Amino acid sequence: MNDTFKALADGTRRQIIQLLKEKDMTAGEIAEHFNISKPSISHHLNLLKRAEIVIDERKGQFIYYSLNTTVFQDLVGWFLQFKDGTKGGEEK
Amino acid sequence: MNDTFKALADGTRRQIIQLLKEKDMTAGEIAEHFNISKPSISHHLNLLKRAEIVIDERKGQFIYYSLNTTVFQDLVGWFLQFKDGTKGGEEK
DNA sequence: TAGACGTTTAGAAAATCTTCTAAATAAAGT
DNA sequence: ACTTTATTTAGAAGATTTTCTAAACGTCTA
Repeated sequence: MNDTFKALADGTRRQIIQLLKEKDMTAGEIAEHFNISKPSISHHLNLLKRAEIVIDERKGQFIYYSLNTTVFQDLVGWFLQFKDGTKGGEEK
Repeated sequence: MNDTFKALADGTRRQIIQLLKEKDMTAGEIAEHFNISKPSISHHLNLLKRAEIVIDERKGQFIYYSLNTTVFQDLVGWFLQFKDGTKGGEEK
């Protein structure tokens, strides 16, 4: 869970996620959308991978990245625990 | 949004949120739950405040902190945008 | 108004994160 | 085998974050 939140804490990484929502992309294709060196993008992708937010698959020369949305389910669950908390004692 | 994700990226802050889910607490009361100095806790509370995740209200000598769950609504919305994305072209 | 208590502000040290350049790895084509 | 293209790994510089101690602020009570 900590890796997940850490991964989401960076704007570039969130933008990457948005890109991958549209379609799977290669590392280079992703990098083209940013003003950042390829190694930096590679590093961000690595963090997203460790957080299991993205999955990578090599296809010959290219490595394709895609979103693993199941993690978001857990996240939504985490946030939903705060819904309507009646502050401990549960009234009456 | 960035402040929000940044605020959630720290384990101590997430624990504070969990505490406040149970009941409103003073800064000192919160600090008792951690092995961290009060100024550090104060700093974390400040970040949570700027992210509008918590609200503070002075009551005489004490300052009470409480959760503002409306922000979590937005967060859930953010995550839900990834639900079942048919990858751009929409099937067919 | 002096003292005590709860909390924050200031400023600095230490840890972590982001980014870079240079070099390595991997697959494909010639 | 060598070259080209796609991407990652290594190592370091710079920026941001976390934490600390010391000092200040705000409120209450004697």
